[in-house]
Amino acid sequence: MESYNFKSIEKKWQDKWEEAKIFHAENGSDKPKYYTLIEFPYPSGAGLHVGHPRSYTALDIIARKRRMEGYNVLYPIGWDAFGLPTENFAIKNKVHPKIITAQNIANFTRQLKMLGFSFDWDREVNTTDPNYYKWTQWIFLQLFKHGLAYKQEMPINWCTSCKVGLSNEEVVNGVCERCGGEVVQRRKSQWMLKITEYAQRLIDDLDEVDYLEKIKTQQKNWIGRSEGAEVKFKLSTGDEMVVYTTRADTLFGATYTVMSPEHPLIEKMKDSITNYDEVEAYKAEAAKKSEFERTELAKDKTGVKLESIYAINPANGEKLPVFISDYVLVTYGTGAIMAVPAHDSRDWDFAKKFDLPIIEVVAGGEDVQKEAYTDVYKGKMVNSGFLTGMTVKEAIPAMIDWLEKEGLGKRKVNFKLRDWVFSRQRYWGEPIPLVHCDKCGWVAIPESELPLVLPEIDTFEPGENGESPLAKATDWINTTCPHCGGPAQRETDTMPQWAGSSWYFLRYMDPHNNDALASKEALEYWSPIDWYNGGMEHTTLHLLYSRFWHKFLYDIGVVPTKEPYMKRTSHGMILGENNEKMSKSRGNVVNPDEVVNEFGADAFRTYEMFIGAFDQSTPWSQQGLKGCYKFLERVWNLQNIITDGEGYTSDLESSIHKTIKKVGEDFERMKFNTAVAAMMSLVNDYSKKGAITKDEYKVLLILLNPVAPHMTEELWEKYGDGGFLSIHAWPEYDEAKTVDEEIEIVLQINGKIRDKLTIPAGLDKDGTVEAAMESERIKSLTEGKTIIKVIAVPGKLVNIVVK
RNA sequence: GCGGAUAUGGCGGAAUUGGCAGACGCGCUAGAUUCAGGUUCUAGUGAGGGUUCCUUCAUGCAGGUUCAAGUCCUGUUAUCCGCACCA
Repeated sequence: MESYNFKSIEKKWQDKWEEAKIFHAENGSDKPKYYTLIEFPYPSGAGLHVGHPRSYTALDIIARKRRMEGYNVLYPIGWDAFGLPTENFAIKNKVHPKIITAQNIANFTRQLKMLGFSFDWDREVNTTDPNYYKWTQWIFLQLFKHGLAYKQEMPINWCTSCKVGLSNEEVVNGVCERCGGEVVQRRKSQWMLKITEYAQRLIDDLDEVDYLEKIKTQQKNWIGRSEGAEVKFKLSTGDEMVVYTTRADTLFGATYTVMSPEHPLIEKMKDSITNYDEVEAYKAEAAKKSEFERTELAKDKTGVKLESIYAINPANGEKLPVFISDYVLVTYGTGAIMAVPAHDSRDWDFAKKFDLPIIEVVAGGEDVQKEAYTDVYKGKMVNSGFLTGMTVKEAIPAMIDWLEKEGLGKRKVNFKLRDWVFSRQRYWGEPIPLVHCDKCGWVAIPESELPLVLPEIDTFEPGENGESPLAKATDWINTTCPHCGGPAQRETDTMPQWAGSSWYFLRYMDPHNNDALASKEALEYWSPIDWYNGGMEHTTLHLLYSRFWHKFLYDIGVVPTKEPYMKRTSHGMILGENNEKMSKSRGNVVNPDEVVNEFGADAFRTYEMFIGAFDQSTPWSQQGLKGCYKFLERVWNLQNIITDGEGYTSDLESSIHKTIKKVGEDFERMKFNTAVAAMMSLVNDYSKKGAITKDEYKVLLILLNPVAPHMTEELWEKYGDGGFLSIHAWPEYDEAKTVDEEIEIVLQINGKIRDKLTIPAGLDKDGTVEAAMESERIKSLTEGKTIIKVIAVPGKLVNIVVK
């Protein structure tokens, strides 16, 4: 027998699989379909991270198992290749991002192929390919035509020293990442997408899909639906300030009101505000802070009182001071609040700082002068007029009913979710296919002109005054209006990286189609995605954006399902050996090339699955990797003990059936670590016995194939039934043979284990108790004591309570 | 501050429904084998106490429910991830 030579084996089988196209997914096959999806990678210059293959191997196992179960499986791969790092590298090294992208993709492709994933490479997609982004632009045009895209002034990060717009990522601790210069907020007109119009449906339809509960929770919390009321406060100027509150019950406890510094009423009332200079100064100060900074400084509240202005509490007619403060955001609710310091901790902080009264209106907590009492489940209303005596739950609707009757307010549902800022002032993204005409406004370019290809320009530096680098491409910008034929200019902003990744899974279904993003037949056949796995870091944005686009495409009749993904799971991060995030600066990065070179792809895959609980973060261990290599070697060396016998021998039969059951079930539950452990145990059983039949060896090879496909194919060629193991049938088990005839149960006295007993499986409760009472140890330990109670759990234990 | 998660031997982790805590692997110890080894095999391995056997303690911390708690409840601490102070 030759020794285990993974190098030649892995290359050999990768070539054979490719040649025979056994991972080819057939559109419209008669077999049942199964669509497994992993998040397509951003092809970075750093190459593959050992974290990538964790997800890829997991779903590769599922994909391979499904093929063995007779499904027509689609397991595709592609590149999310637009983005900032490539663009910044291009600026620095004066190379076109296209060239860098191609290099990075080539490297990623080599690395992924060396790991033996069963991707259908014929369906590879690339978001930067004009044949791909043609359809990204097409979807945007449909959104535009349906009124879901609009322009609005939004703040951008502006580096005062580089004089360029920056992404949030490039702002580190409030300063520019490149030069350390001051970053301020500048307003710029940006394209927005009305995702908020889908907020309710994005919550409701979660009921129809099988996502991990924590993922659903995060989606819901991000969308953040709240039911409350809008309440009108008359101001001393005669103006009306509308506030949003979820705690209408506390209206009698309002002791002041706050507007966000950007609130339009401030400007309107400027002649009545006697300290307007101070107000302006505060507004300027607030404009400097990014939202990130406002969050950071949350504890120390700041604000300015609007002198000579007061608001009237509609519940009791009290005059309340009006403040502006940046802890109130213009983007949420109405941009103004009524402050109830007794029952909201932020209001409480502010009230303490500005020495404002704190009036208790919900009893049940400690002293509200010392701490805000925010519990809505306990406590009764006090000091609250007609609400006094009610519970909070009763008082909220009672107050809103009263406000509605008096015309002072109304019920209102609010969402935290905000519309999606869709413009980027960058080069390496999809051009937005619109032109601006002085006569006609913003006009869509004809669909026949798609794709609108990125123009070639010399430098990719961001434009001055916060404009896109495309602003320099004058030839490209100047065009004619498709509507009136007059002169017009193209939009120079590009789309965010999220655009291409919001629909890529549809393109996989029919990647070479030139007439549609995918054919109706392909969409009907493959939709929806059966299982999608990805990182927790994408559970809010990417997942939400792609669900939103999918729902829109459903509404306009392009896709056949309301939801894109039937099932969504997530994996944990792989950390460095020192338990910290892998990074160049920490020097703890593990290079997949080196691992595969030294131990092979199969050992790498096996270790990635064995490393720990799939959904949790876990540190890399070179020793652990070695252990998995040793396991594969032991499997290989079992060849030495194959005998002429057939079938399963009686002393291994039960182990084999149990292992088939456990491995299959564990794969489905994503408990890959225990599935591998079960196979290790079976190998231990085989070795211990010292002789196995060919059938016993073969069943091990089948079970192990999805994890370590190359080695098992090689051994199958020698010992199997011919053909590719990768498409051989998944084994079945006999439930009856997974059950032991005799089982060991535990005998306890007062909950402490005192003896163990072997009894026939299936013995009933009375029989079990009877057998327990026969135990010599139990007899001697209970002698002279009163037996109060005997608890028996058949098949598990007997607990005798004595005194 | 808000939202989500996590905490079990020297290490990664297991325990599917409240029912033997520590499966499996790493590491370590001893022995065998190889001319030396980082190879392979065998046995042992949570801690403490008496030593074939037994016993006490032990799942971040403090309480509670239960015949029985890693698992359920209340409180608390630490760490990680995300964030848009969400009224």
